[in-house]
Amino acid sequence: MEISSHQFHLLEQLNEQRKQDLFCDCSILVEGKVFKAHRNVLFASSGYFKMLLSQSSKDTSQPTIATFEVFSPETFMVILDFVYSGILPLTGQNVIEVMSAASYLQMTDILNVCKTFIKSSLDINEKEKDQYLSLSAKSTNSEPAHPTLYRSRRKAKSNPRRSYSIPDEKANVVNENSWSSYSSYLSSQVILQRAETQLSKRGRKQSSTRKRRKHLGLSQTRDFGQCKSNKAEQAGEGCNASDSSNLSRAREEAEFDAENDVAHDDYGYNHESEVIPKRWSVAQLEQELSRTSPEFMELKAEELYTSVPTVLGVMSSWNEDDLPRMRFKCPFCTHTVKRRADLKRHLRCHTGERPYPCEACGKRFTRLEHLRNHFQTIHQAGKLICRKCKRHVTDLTGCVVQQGTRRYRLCHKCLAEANFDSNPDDLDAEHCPVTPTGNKHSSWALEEEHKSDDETVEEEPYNLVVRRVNDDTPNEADEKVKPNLR
DNA sequence: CTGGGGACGGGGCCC
DNA sequence: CGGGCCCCGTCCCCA
Repeated sequence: MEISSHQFHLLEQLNEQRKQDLFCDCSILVEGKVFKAHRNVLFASSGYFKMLLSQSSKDTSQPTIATFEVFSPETFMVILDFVYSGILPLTGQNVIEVMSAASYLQMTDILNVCKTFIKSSLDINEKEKDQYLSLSAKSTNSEPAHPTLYRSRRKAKSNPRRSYSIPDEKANVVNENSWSSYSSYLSSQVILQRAETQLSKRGRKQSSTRKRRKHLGLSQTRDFGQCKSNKAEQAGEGCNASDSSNLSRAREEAEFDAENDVAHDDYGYNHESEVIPKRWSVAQLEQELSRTSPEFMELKAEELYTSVPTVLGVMSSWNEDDLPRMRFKCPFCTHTVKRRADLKRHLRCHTGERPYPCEACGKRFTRLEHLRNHFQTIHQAGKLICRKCKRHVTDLTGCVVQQGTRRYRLCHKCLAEANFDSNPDDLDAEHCPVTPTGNKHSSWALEEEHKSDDETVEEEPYNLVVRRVNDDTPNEADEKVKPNLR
């Protein structure tokens, strides 16, 4: 015979004991504030405490003292309250910090709830985004960069507190919090970005999509405690297949649905505890994609950077001297980095921000070096290799061929053989092939008209104009160059 | 179907 | 802290 209320009463009693400082054998010092608790309870609730207490368990007569400087007392209070009550009072204000602390303390239940909490605002956020986009589309002339709705959303301070109880309560709730709404917004933006890629390639290779889906679903049940153990995991899957996989999987599902037009229920899919309230049809996606601007993405990314709490740093590993090593943890996944700047860089893979557009083709990059590499190889024929025979060519043995905005090298032999009567194999479809007598120039290449009037151009390369797009006013180049978000 | 190669993205780390 | 370099993994195209 099982008395169902026993566990509840037991926990209640322990909580009472904690409040009255009865039998508390562990003190936790968080930024100067002392919390009393029971070793047993902490041991059972947190992987971190399990490790800590098991190491110091030899001497149980002495009270254990743990000190934390990586999260605030308020955050630890939330976590400790949860440990002793099963109720997690999450708000949009504290969810990131709680998630970060829970990650540090290796409390996967809390982590999952935090993730669900963030995701749960996707629904309302999609609606807000729709509203925003429709408004911004109307107001682009007067106010292109600071949409009224978004500003007003930022001002919204009234965040209804909501308690999360594990595991009964599902996260089908929303709140008005700016950050969580925003992070969900970003998620939806990434959906759109990736879906754009998918839509453009629709009909090509479904198997590739499925392969990628498989890849993205690799580590659904990944243990946070093990996230530092494998470098390959960190490097290779830190972004895609880590804890952000719950978010990214939602995105991938949206893509997949868009691509395959899968029949569904009212939600995106039926995965356990995965609630994607809105399903994007292909038409919807295409419509929304046509209104998604990189400037908007960057605005959102900038918003994220300023909104993310400063308490991202966690001591998540130990060095040889058994001293805690400070690392910065991504709020979206398990990835940790040594430097704040690296975290900022890493965050771009979550926000979708691509501040470096290629002036030639409009393709955008997350890093300047990537843009530079792209420009050099694609538009400057930087590789001294004949595109056809793959042999090394020099200025004497070959020449540069321009094809639309693309440049590459051909040796004299291959150039003669090609004769440019047939289309070279890897040209962009939208660009007309260049003929020896032709003089095709993209709008981008017009600046260079004085340099050449043939398909073989002088060695003088195009100059890469680096322009980081992060200002609020859309610049002229961006008006001309169609953004190419991937 | 498969392997090779190009393009790209992302992490680590040095300057 | 930003820039840059190196390295590796993934995706995609093509033979």
